[in-house]
Amino acid sequence: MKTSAISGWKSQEGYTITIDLNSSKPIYLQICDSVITQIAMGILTPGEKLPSSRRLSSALGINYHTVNRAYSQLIQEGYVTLDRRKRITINEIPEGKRSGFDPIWVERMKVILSEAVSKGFNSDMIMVKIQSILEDIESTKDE
Amino acid sequence: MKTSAISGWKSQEGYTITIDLNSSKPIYLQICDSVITQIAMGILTPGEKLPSSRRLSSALGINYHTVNRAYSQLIQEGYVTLDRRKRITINEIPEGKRSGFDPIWVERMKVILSEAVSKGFNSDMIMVKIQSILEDIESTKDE
Amino acid sequence: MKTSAISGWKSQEGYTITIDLNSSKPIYLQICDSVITQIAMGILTPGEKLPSSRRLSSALGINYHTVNRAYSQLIQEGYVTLDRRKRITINEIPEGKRSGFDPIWVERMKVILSEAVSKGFNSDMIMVKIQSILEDIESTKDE
Amino acid sequence: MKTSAISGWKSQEGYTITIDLNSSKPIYLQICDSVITQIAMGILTPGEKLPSSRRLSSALGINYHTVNRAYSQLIQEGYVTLDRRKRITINEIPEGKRSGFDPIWVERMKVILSEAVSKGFNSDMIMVKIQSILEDIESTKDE
DNA sequence: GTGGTCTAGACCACC
DNA sequence: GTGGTCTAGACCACA
Repeated sequence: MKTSAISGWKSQEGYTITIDLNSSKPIYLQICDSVITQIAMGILTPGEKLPSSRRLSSALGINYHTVNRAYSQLIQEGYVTLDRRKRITINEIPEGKRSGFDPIWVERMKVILSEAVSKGFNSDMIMVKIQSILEDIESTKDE
Repeated sequence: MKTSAISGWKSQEGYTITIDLNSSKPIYLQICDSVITQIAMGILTPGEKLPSSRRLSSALGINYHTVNRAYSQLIQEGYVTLDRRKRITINEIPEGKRSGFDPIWVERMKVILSEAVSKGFNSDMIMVKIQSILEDIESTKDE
Repeated sequence: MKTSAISGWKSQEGYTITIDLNSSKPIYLQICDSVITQIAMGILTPGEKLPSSRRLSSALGINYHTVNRAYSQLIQEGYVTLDRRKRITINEIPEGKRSGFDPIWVERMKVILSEAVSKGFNSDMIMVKIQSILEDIESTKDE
Repeated sequence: MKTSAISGWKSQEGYTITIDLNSSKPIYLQICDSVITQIAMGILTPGEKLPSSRRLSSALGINYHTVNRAYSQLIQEGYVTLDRRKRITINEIPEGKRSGFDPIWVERMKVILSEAVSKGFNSDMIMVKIQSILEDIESTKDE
């Protein structure tokens, strides 16, 4: 909490990748989540490039392989693609043509919602909170 | 691929604890989540008892210590308490008197919401889905 | 915290023995500490009798042997004696004729003081707090 | 009676972790208390690193998991943090901005004070003794 | 190399 | 019988 070991990278284009060395969440996952969140928020837009593994790793002061692992995961989940010149490019958002929500996603959502419910928050309070988080995400997008 | 190695325990009172040995999620966390979800759903009600570590572990075919760890975590997070007579008891739900949502919870929610957004689901679709999950959780409660 | 499983016994003479079934502290120790504290506070005075094991155990809703164990400990530590009629009697306070503080006591005190110090309380704050706790203990005594 | 089975670890930086295998106090708690005490004494200073679980365990001749448990507890209580690069680091002392003393701490203090009172030590003697223990703790700090 | 998880078997304190 | 502690050895995820 105190001297939170946070390390960051800021791009010219405006996006940002920060990690917290003290978090229990694996660094490679922090990078993934950071990218995904900013795609959702429209800060990272389709066609935009991410820094190379080496550049990002040295900027963050972490191992080259760790960044690579994050990128592999993002590629594998379809958020980005690796072009011929080895540059990571943000993909188009698939426009909700999916058949539906991923059951694994639903299960995770159910767990996190349950935590709130079992701590005494009612549905309305939760929905309002989620609405505000979603607005927070979407707000940047409209600009 | 694999015949999902699911193991379960069903109580007389109606609740259920199931785990999937093939899941990448740690077993002790699966137990925690299972309990928390059922507290949220009102299947596990305050005052109700959980089976002893040894009994549950043998029923699930897992190690005694693994159950113990799950229970310790639940105790530590305040969902249950350990009676000196040695029965784990579900706590009262604190009735939303909390000052607000835990920032860590909010951050996790933001990440999972972002995943949906960046896969092309818009806010409305997401809200509708969450509403239905919440109703699923709450529905059992009202009975 | 909620329905804190507290059980108690109140004597005609004014002293009180309460235990918390949810505490991680063993019941027999809770009884010992309760008695010792009240001796210190002068609520339990030399010559006074404690209830029989059976009576206290049934009043507290706990096992007979548990009370017995607490009493044995108190006897062994010299706080009380068992008279011919098997009644437990509070001993005289030895009037500080001890050679000094028990090293084990000092070590325990050092640990608990260290906890406060390492949480950012300075010596003065701690001394003031201890003074007030001591006054709380002694206040009843003077009456 | 027994040749007290004491085992220790001495760091280059000057701190020390010793345990007594014959003590009734759990080993993992001895480690915790040892660290907390030395934080309070200023021997362990914020930013300093503790040895890895494996290294300390082999130095102390105890099991790896036992050290691990001690460390987990220290992390959970906020005395240290675990860096993603996997080194346990001493936290900043929160500078007494706490709202007050933890009621559990107060209760423990009351019990230990009562023991002294009921053994015939008066308030002044106790305060003087505590003062000296506190000075013992703080003395190392000022250097 | 680190810590995290799981299994397994042992002993003890408590009730 | 219960949970708490300790030991021991295995595998995995992470960096």
